[in-house]
Amino acid sequence: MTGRKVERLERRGKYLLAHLSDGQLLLMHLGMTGCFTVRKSVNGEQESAERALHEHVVFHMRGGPTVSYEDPRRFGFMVLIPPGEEATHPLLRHLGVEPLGEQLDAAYLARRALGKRTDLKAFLSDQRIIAGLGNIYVCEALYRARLSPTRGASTVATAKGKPNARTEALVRAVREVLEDAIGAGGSSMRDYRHADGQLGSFQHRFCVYGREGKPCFHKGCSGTVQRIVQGGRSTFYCPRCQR
DNA sequence: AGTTGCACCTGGCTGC
DNA sequence: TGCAGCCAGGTGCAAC
Repeated sequence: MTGRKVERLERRGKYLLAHLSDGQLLLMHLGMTGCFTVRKSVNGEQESAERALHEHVVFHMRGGPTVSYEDPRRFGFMVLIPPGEEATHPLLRHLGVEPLGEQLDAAYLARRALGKRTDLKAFLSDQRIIAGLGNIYVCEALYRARLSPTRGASTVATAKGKPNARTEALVRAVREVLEDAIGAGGSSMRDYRHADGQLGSFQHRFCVYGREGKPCFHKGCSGTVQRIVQGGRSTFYCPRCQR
């Protein structure tokens, strides 16, 4: 990548994309614990040669700044995609719609849910349907929509694949939870930070995630948040008001 | 074709 | 204090 210029940065689902001046595309994923930190070098000052324990990649930018990538668990990855292969690349080809874009609406979701035999939790977590929802936000969205994670995915559509009341509620909930989370700077469980090191604060506003045994927040609901395991991942929900 | 379970890693917390 | 066991923002792939 030496000598190339980053012409454009974008995000698709959970992928970060850096378009390089030679037409290559640097595709990056943070996995669970990946973190980028941007450091402006003070004029003329030598940057420290110290390497953080889990610092795996450092981009030295022209003019001094560095962009370093740390990732304790190393679930994250970077791939250089040759010019023109973006659309057909296996990691990008099947990505679903952006949750905050216009393509996500009740009609789309109902169409994709038609005939699905998986549960709603797995359906929403599937990046081929909606690109960008992780375990936390799926749990939180289902709570807001008052839908059970164990309900069949196909029940958010009519028998003909048209939207019903649940579809509408779900689309609204997905959008709202992401907008609220972004507004709060994201969720910092332990590793997540902004590129300038700042922490997010949405973890303090979880309604169900990590609240096993605690009372449901919904007005008039006397339920207790439960933790179950679906597809090997924790799901938190209120069995009383999420149906 | 669609699902499920496991593999990939390290670190932090809990309970004995 | 030490250590085993469990858990964690995700994805890909092999096996059904």
